[in-house]
Amino acid sequence: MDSAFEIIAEPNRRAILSLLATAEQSVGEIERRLRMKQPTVSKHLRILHDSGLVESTIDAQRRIYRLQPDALREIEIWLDQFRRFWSSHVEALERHLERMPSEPAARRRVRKTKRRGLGRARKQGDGK
Amino acid sequence: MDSAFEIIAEPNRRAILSLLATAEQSVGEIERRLRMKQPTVSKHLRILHDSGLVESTIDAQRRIYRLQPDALREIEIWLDQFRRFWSSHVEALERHLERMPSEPAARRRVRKTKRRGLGRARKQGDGK
DNA sequence: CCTTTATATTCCTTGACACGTATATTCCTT
DNA sequence: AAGGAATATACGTGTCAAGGAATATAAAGG
Repeated sequence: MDSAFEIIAEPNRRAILSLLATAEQSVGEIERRLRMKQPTVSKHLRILHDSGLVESTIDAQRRIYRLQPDALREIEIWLDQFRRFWSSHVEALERHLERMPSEPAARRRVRKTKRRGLGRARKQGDGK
Repeated sequence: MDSAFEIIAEPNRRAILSLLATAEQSVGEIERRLRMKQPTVSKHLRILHDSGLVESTIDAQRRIYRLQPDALREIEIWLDQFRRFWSSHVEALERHLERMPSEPAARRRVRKTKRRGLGRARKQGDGK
């Protein structure tokens, strides 16, 4: 588990990162705000720390965790190759935004319709 | 496995998406270019298709897959909350330290913990 | 039809990982 | 030094995803 992609695949870890994007937090604060059990928080923080996504300082018995956002650039950079596709369809973005209340992802199961008996095979060109 | 985050956690799927960002491809082309076994390609394409990241059209016995990049906006949007950290790292941090909600500010003795991952020297002079 | 080509699917095994419970560690306070 | 608070780790367990091998489906061509 080394790439940032796998790290942020976990919803709880994304929640922690989002929370830390607001302000640095101690483990206990994260635990209370996100309603996660303490060992769970610690374990996820360990993973986030090991992969460089957060850093921590010690305040007495507390550990204060804060974002180290540079590690997320890996994602940003990877996304770059797709940006040119987005520049167009603007309304698609809005549709997408509406469908995204927050965490629970929209599950969509659109199997493509198979076209049969169309006579000749089409190359591309498409045209929805 | 519903969120785009989990989908792109898989390296082979990222490779497929990157390849499709170049040009649409048949299954066989993906198989050859990425040196993956055919069932593996098909299975990943199925997942990508079900989650709306690619779409396919039929050309005779071939299936031509192409990118459907809107689904990646979920990632892009999530990343948005971290972008300001990238532009001006230091100011953003300070801005948020002031906004620390609740919790009486304890004097914190800053002792750094070791960090792995891409390193970036940070300095912080204690809290208020 | 039968064969070939292209792709999808099924079954199986294996390994990773997330969680819960319990316990260890660390530091403060008295 | 003892007790408590905050956090980390160990261990056992269930789940789920990914890959391999074999097979199924679909279309084309002889």
